[in-house]
Amino acid sequence: MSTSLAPTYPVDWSPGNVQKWLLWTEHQYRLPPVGKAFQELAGKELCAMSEEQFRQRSPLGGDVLHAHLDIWKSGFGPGGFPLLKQQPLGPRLESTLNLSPIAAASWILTHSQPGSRPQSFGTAPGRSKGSTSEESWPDSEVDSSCSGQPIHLWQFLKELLLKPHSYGRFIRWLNKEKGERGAQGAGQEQRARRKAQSRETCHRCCGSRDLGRLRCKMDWIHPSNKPSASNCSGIFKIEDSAQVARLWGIRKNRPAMNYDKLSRSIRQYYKKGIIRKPDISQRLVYQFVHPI
DNA sequence: AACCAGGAAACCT
DNA sequence: AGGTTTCCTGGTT
Repeated sequence: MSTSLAPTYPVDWSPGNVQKWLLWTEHQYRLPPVGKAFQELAGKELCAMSEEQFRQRSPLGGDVLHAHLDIWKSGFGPGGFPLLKQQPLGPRLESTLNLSPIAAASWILTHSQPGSRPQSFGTAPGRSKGSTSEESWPDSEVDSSCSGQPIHLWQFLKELLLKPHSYGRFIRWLNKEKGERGAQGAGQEQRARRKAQSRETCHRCCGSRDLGRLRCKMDWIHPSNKPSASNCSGIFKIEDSAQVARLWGIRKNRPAMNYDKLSRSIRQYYKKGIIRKPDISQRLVYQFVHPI
């Protein structure tokens, strides 16, 4: 009886699974050993930890571990890719770590079994179709990872924007298209919008929260603030350029990535009509030309 | 000092 | 060949 299919979600990991994941990630990224810093933690506790808590336990590698756990959390669940089903986060682990997700998961569960190198996704160890219970890997995972398309930077940015809870400190919408705001923000945004309106500021161009000096100098510049949100939607701001670059570097396995290079890649999108600078250019603020 | 713009070439898949 | 990555020069905030 195959007792060893990997729990799909990190939440389901046992303390043993967690330790093995830590060892593996440490090894892959040559992180300083965390030692016993995460001992006895089950996946559930691990998933509940903030990046700060990761850093407290592992000052040198905690942020990377947290970022990777997030990839696992977001990419390995069935139907867990709200935006880009073709290119979810999870399988990217495969290219980043030179392993298929199945192999990775299988490693976690069976890393005492070094001979089981993954040959292909279909035949990877641990994927016995009609086996045990809820623990089998969704087909969509396998398919998408097989498609093997490298993720594009603009997709990556949208993925981060999609998860304000995790990445809102690094990158956030200033003005997302109406009708498709994130789950968390609708009420908050409306409140802020009313506030902005009461101040007669352009909430469309300047965002709805916290804008301080960014707040609209454009009321009088912008074409009479007509509700032509077309050139005001899809605007986002990179709040922490170094962190966004770091995450992008992790994803692409480019340790030398920095914001200088990332922003050059963003600028390549200008010509292609994927991203541009908003009408009123602001530092670290960009705009998707075709916000979804 | 950090960000921005864009040319040029290398790199990777 | 497309999509970056890397490096660079020069300009702006």
